[in-house]
Amino acid sequence: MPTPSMEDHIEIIYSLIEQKGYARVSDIAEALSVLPSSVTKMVQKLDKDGYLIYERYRGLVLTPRGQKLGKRLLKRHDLLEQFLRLIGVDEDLIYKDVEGIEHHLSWNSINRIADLVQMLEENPDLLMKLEKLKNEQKES
Amino acid sequence: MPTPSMEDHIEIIYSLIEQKGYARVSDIAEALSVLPSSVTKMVQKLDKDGYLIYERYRGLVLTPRGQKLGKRLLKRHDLLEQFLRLIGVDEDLIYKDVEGIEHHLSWNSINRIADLVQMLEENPDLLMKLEKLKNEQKES
DNA sequence: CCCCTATTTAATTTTCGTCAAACATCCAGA
DNA sequence: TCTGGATGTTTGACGAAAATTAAATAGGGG
Repeated sequence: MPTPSMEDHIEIIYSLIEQKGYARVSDIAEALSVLPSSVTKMVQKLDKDGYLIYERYRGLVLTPRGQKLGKRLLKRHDLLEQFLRLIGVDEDLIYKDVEGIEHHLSWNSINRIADLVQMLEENPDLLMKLEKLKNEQKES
Repeated sequence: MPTPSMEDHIEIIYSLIEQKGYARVSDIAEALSVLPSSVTKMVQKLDKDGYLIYERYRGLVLTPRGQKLGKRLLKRHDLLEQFLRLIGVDEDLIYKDVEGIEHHLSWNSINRIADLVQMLEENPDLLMKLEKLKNEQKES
């Protein structure tokens, strides 16, 4: 079972490869706000665990296993981001909150939230109602 | 700023005192599924940081600061539990999920979720709709 | 070939917890 | 009364996960 930090790395690596075709140690470090030396160590572990193939100083590729997991993790991340945005959380707090909670929700919870998001998107009046509740809170 | 584990301890101590009038090291350990020796160490830190007053072998009391925080943390916990329950997460997954995410959401997100919960509670038809979406998922 | 940047390694830190042994408290029985 | 377990608590040594820092090393462009 991957640890939260392993998940973070796999997720970012997946999205970097999707966007730019490759993922260097320094890109990953940058994206995770972590030092390259930390990434090196993690990437070595991920290689050992079969999520990717790593050649030092050269680069890395996700194995099928790593790709499958990466895709799933990225979807989960995007869903949570969308959820917080829909209910009106401040944009500049969203990323950190998602980063914090994404590893700690069961897939059952994720699926329920996906349904909730779908419902909210299909009924703009619900979003209006939420918006109103939010504004009322300001005066208390 | 309290760490997640500090929050866990303060929250549990607050609710134990609320329920039974006092909180012994072994009660806290039991409630957190942790060994008493871990609790001792944490309680010493919480004393040093001004959240409670601790006399070894005797007991502890929350300071006003500790009480205020404890109350807030307990409310947050209950809210998240209620939220997951409302959207239909399996009962036996709820506690662990809440335990996992409660320390990682901004108060802004907590307030938005509180509004969402209020709205869901006031409109049972929304809950019906969610229930239906959940059941559809079973067939895919 | 040398230098600059990227990367790696090794030692250390922080947070959270375990385990075993020492210590304190309380209470029952001689 | 005092005493010796049983119970509860504390201490200190240790470990795992995740990150940092500083120093060593590798590779690519002038």
